[in-house]
Amino acid sequence: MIQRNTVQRRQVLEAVQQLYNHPTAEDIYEYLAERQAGLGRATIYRNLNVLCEQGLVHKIEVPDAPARFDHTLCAHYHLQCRCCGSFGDVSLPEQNRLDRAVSKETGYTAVTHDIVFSGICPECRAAGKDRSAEPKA
Amino acid sequence: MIQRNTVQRRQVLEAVQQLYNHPTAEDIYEYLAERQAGLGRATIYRNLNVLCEQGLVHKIEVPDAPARFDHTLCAHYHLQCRCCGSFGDVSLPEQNRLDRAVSKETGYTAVTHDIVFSGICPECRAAGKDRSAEPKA
DNA sequence: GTATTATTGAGATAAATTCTCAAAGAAAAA
DNA sequence: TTTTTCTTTGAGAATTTATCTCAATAATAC
Repeated sequence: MIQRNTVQRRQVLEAVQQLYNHPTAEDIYEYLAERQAGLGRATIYRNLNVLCEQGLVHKIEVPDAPARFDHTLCAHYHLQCRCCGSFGDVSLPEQNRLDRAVSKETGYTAVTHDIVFSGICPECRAAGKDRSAEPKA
Repeated sequence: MIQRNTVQRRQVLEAVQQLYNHPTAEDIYEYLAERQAGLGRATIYRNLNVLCEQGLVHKIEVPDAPARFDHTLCAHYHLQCRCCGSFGDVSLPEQNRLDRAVSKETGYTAVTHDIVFSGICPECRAAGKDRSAEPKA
């Protein structure tokens, strides 16, 4: 399975780089649809997977939401507001240390992990939108 | 929305406690189906959500796989083998420290997170099943 | 150029979960 | 304890996200 350098693949990679705000596959679909290039959804998903394997793109699994994709830079975590859904980066250089600690404790090798922190952003906090602070039942 | 104490809700909670190995909703469905109690899937999903809100059950979001549910004990992380899929606990008491660090860095409040580490278990390693070590393309 | 074979795209399919809504049944009120 | 209220149930439809199918297309190698 030798990879080919197709127009579509380049367009998907370019879209992830342009849409720097962690686009979903659907975001990319719409972005490319607006620009003449009418890529099919299957093509977008397929190429995102290929680009992930190549290490050019990083897939972020978000709880209860579609996966997002990140232009690969240095390792970092992500943070999402439980109220408004805003999504961003967190710099907290713990990745290697945690992976090593888990490997040492369990005997597993090639350990990796991602984290999507969940919290209430300052804006929602100020606006009193924080429903997680309300009594549950 | 006052919660009612139904037979079904108790059965779902009991199933999560009995199936201590991080069951999926489907595991619970089958477990209860085998025991006379023919709960509908909708009922199981609904009750798992309620029990999570009540803090009696913890939902574990697993990348590229159905969610698993954990009888709530003290906070801990999870670890999955990329080869055989085996799934288990990891004790690494970092939760509070990381949440506080993210809160301090970003101004977000009520920060929480989960981690599902991914690695190769010693058995798969020994059996040479580690496909992630092979060249990619 | 021609042959080989990865890639595309439209739509079908799959997997996980939620929604719909009439019937059933807790809990509260009378 | 009867009635009223309103949450919950369950079967199946619907939704969402993502993958698969397969004939047509197009990169690459020869």
